[in-house]
Amino acid sequence: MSEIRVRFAPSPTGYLHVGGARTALYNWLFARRMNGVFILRIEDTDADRSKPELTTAILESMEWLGLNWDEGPFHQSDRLDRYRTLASELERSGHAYPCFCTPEDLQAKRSRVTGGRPWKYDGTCRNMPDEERQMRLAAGVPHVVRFRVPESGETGFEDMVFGLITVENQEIEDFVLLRSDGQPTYHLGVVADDMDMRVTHVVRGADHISNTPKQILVYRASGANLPVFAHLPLILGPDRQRLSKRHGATSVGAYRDQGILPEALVNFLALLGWTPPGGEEILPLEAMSQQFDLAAVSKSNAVFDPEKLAWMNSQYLRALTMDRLVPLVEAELKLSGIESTIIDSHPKFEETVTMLQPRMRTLKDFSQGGRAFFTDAFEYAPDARKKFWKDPAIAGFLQDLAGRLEKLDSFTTEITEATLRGLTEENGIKAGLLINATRVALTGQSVAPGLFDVMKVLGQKRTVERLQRAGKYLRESGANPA
RNA sequence: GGCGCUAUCGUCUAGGGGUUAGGACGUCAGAUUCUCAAUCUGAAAACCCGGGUUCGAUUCCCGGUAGCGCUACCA
Repeated sequence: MSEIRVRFAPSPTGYLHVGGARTALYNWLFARRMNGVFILRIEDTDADRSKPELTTAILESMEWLGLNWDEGPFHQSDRLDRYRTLASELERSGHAYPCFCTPEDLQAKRSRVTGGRPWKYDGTCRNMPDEERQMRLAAGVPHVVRFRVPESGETGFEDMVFGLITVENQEIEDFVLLRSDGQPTYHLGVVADDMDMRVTHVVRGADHISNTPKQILVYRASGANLPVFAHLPLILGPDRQRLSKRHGATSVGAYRDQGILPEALVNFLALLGWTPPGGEEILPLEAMSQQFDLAAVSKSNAVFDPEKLAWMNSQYLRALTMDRLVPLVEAELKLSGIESTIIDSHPKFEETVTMLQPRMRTLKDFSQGGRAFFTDAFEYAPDARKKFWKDPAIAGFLQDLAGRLEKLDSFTTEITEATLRGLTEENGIKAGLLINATRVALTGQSVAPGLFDVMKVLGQKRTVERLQRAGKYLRESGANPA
């Protein structure tokens, strides 16, 4: 039948945040599921706050997430004539009227309203005698165009997510369609564009629910068919407040910078408000697009849980093949200013990454906890020193071990392990004591992959050097390094 | 304040007139003993409150409460 057409319409007044990203995602999923068209539109009619570079950033984030669009990006700023035309048509048909009240007038009236009484545009210009209106217009008095909202009846719609929503028309004020500078407001812009772009389903945040009746009025006044509306519950911060800068990372780019994979973020966001019929948690974009159902979207707001995102990221990280993971790790190291000085070959790099992969949660972990695998410039973490370098005899053992390892002809995990265990037996100490101490010496961390795998990856020369360096460090810093 | 919307473990959610109210993250405990940010096993943890309908409500209805949204010449 008729083609399904949806759109994502961000305004370039900020970066793409996770809420917007989920809205984009749900639009994308719905379009794919229905074999429809996904349109991208930039709502840049707020000339003061819109910035072109933010448009670029939003587009980049969309691409990074893998949310490709079929049409656009369209810019509202390119379509100003269209909005003006629509506004004057509405004026001609009596659905709108010029309003000469200045922002200052309005502000004054508003502040005069006492004690919490609701303010609604008082209709000064709505009821203006026609001659006066013509006179002012002829005199070129600056004005906005307001919509003439019916004073009785109600306006409602059947929301795909929320069900029936109705509002008394008396509750709706005569909102502005066209600003005095000729720029359209949101209400005029969306409706004109959604009509012209033949959008069949408007999928957007629940913060637009209250706006919807106004827009429906405009659709009707324009003689256009209504799209289907589907509002999405909001994403909140841990304090249940709407996500904002106060909550730290809220933009898609910030998560990319934290080493989150796009597929993990997408999967996580999708599950904030929707569950597939089978209840799967790990569900790639492809699988989602075959099961997604707007009608199954939750009605209640969701708190964004970074912990679960991190877990999900670890799941995707583990599943990555080397041909994808290696470049990502390389990029991360570069970003963190780490020159991979200790790895001289590609197979070696892969071996290292493979070893680290199962225990990393984000790409950042490779350059942080995993730092010592890529460069000699690492430090001993205080908690690791405190935990595993307590024993004053450690320094001696580390140097002893260095000596023994240095003499080995073969440096397999079996042989290095036998060497270390031999040393501990001779000295009557527990193997774990030296293993853990050695781990700190080799990686600077208390947490790392199996020690003998670490040795193997580092190689004999570097292992010995690091043991000596640690022994020296311990002697110089005294018996109690902690 | 007005209007609108929402309400199941700490969080994301499944479910739905009779269920041991299910799963996931997190938390806790145990296993592993070479660390854990790995792995395995297990545990604790929820139907906002009050009425009504009903043989029976967490589920349906009403009210309350709470939260969120809108209340701009922002979107």
